[in-house]
Amino acid sequence: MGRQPCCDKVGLKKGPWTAEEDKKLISFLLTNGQCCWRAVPKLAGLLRCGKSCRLRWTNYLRPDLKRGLLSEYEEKMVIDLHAQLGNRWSKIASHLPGRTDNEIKNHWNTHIKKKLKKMGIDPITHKPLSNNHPIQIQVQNQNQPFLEQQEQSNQSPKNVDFDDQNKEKEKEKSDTSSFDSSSTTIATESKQEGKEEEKIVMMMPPPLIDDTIIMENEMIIMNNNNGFCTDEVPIIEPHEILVPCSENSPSSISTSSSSSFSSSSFNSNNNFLKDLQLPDFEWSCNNDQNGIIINNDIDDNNKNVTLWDDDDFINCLNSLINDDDDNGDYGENDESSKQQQVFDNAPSPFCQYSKMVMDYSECSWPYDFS
DNA sequence: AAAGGACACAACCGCGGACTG
DNA sequence: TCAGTCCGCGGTTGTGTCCTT
Repeated sequence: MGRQPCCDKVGLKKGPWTAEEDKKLISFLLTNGQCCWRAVPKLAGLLRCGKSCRLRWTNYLRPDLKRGLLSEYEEKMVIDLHAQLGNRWSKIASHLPGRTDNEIKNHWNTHIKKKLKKMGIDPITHKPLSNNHPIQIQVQNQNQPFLEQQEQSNQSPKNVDFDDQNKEKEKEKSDTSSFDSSSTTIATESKQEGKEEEKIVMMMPPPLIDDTIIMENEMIIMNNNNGFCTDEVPIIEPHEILVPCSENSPSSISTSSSSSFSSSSFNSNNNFLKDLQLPDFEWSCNNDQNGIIINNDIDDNNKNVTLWDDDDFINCLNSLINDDDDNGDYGENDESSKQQQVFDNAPSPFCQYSKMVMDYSECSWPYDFS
């Protein structure tokens, strides 16, 4: 049978989306939720086809998307998953919260593929291209792929024994042919004279316990000076983000032995933050909310950290939707409450996204409101 | 400083599966 | 069972930006 075009293409706009179009789409979807994509552009007042709207939303505008380059850990996951699933990008993406299939596909084609080839690995078969290639490839647990490891351990990957990994990591420094018992290690030798030896180590994230503040009831604040960037921060599952919600402030925190922070420094409210040289913010700690928003967006280059709470997110949406010439001052209470109504009255699909913002610490909105 | 190439990523295209009447 | 419709997926293209010469 003949296939109907997804939309009447006459008069429809193509190409890059404008900020105005984004606002219309976001506003519509946040107010009405996701319904029939074919009807979305007409209802939202967009000269786009429904498919284009869906792609724009799922790949770029969704508030639960994680932006930025994939971390080494995510890359490792992608490689592992690709070895098992092939080019099923959506399946792969389903294992990486906040990442889209399109993003992973692009990253694979532009980064990982080349990296693997450079290391003498066939990106399709995941096997060495040649036995004579000067690159040493050592892949642990060939018969126990990543997914199986996850299932067997029934644990988040970050829960593996990192002490062992660190030992192995140290071992690697002296012997690149060593076999890491808990991570995938791919070491390459320099292929070009005069170039610094290239060594790529793909491994599980480093121990959380070091340089990490563990608050009461397991809330974790990552300190960004322990050798891995924000994008490498292990995924924190929603159930792991638990904060004691006393009236005004977090009651107390316990710190790891290696942490330079004390509970008292945190208890003095923003002193703790000043110690970190972070922008001022207040901890959102409201028992009326369904959960605490822990939305850390740490710009690795600028060392900026933003923590979103409900109002932040709502105000940002408000700025996005209602104020074309936003100057970053989006703190008016009446506008905030208006937007809160949008949240409160929103149908379930939107509530879903609201929840997702709470769920993932790496979430970031694709707009810069500064 | 300018031109051209390389790169990265957003967006599009078209196919196929799922669903519905 | 089948035609019609919608949505999701994977491959591909277009375009802006960065880098090199």
